[in-house]
Amino acid sequence: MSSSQPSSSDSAFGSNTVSSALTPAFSPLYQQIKGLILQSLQAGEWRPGELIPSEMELAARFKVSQGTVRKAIDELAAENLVMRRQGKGTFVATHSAQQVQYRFLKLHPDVGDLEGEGRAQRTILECKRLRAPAEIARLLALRSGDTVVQVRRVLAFSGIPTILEDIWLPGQAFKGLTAEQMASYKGPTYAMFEGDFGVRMVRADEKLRAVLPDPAQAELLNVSPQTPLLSVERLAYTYNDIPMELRRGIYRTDTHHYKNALS
Amino acid sequence: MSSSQPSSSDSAFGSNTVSSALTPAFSPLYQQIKGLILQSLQAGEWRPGELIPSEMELAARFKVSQGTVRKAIDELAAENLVMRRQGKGTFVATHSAQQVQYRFLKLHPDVGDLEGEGRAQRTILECKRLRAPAEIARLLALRSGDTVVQVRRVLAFSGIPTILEDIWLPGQAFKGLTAEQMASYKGPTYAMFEGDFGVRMVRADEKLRAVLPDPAQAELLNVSPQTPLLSVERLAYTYNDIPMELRRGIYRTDTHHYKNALS
DNA sequence: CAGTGGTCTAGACCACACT
DNA sequence: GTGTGGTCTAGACCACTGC
Repeated sequence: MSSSQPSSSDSAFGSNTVSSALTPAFSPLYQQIKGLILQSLQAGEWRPGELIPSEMELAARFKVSQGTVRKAIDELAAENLVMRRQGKGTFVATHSAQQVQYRFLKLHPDVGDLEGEGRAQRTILECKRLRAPAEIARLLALRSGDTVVQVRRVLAFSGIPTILEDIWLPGQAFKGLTAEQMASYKGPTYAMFEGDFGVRMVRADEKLRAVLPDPAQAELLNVSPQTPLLSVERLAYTYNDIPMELRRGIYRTDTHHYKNALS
Repeated sequence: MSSSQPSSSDSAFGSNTVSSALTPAFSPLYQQIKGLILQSLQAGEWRPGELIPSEMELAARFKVSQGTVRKAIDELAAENLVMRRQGKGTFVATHSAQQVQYRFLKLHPDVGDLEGEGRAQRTILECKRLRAPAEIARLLALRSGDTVVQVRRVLAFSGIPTILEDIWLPGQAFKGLTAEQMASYKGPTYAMFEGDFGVRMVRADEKLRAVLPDPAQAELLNVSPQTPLLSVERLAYTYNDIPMELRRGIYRTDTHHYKNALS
């Protein structure tokens, strides 16, 4: 990398240097490095929870300075894709890690600080394969007609059924998923997805609404049909913004609330 | 700062160098710099929208290298406290800025990309001073009995009343706030708070629930009392985590939804 | 043109974890 | 002690803005 400056690269990167006039498409070196690391994460070169090479090693591999690798990793860490630990190294982020378990679950009990009671009790009501309905297929970026796995379950806190949700997953990536597996896995469902299917959810979008349950939903949650519930539609993505899970849940909010930090 | 390393400082910082054994309380230089910049922001040395001194100037003022100032500002920018613009400088963040207007409003129309229709129409129903009820006082960290300003208003989109909310503000910081002012200000309410009262909201916490409106609320929103609504309690903070506004709103979610990005 | 933030490098030392 | 990430510095050049 000689004593180089941003624009040009003399190592084996996708050249965006003398790009055609139409695409300025210049990205700084550290962004290119970030992209390369991202590719390795995506390709499974290092699995969730594993140690990735040290900054020095990566700097040598990519023929850039340690500072440049550092800045790339800084961004990956900010996006929760990796986790740094001083003195030990940098690890691929995982939903199994104690500190970020249930990172996507924003429902908190009104009283009682942490989710005591040993977490939620899961009841799997259904787990089946079917051809994706048009809307599900669209959201998951599948061809209509592709098969999906649908799971319906209830989550209870302290014995009180609180969340009823349907989960849709692309059939191809989740071959062999069973109700048994969904029910018996210890720890977050997303951790099971990582361990058993190599699928890591890195971010998600949620749409919230207030709704009334239909009679079936009301019964499953043991509430009257006049009880307002929080409807949460979540679309979760793996690396590279590929949608890999759709959830539609309804939450009881009489003893819990959805907590959000704006900044 | 000579050719110094993290722990010690030879300029005018709060010494945490040889701190008493009980408080390790060591913070890196760039964090100290960040704190000093924060103090200036808080003290109003530079007002929202204004240009702050260049990195070189700040480096000279604090007797550290530009890189250290840069890292401090990096964090402030990540927290949306300042905004950098290449070639121009670093500006104090403001809710007036086009790009971040209504940053805290997560309610989006189901159809239609941007908030077209020229934004919300505001109707101020009430604007009065009163002694803070116990719970309001507690949330705003006031002494019970302190006066607060309470504003009740309706926000309509495309003529449809969609949000009904109460806003509580510490009376001391918002002396002279009138209904007229709340109604006629062009742009975000938070921008008005900055311009007219020098109060800048930097972050907020929200608690969401699904609720049914009471008869009065139903009428104001022009919905039946059986319509489930999204209840949003927001506590907004200025610099240094000082709570400065409490909002309790109920949102119609039949044509809009609350959008949240998890990462 | 000068001034600003943005990128990149190289080298030094610190704090932490493991052995 | 060795190796890791974390902090700090100094100097160079790039990209953008406005005079």
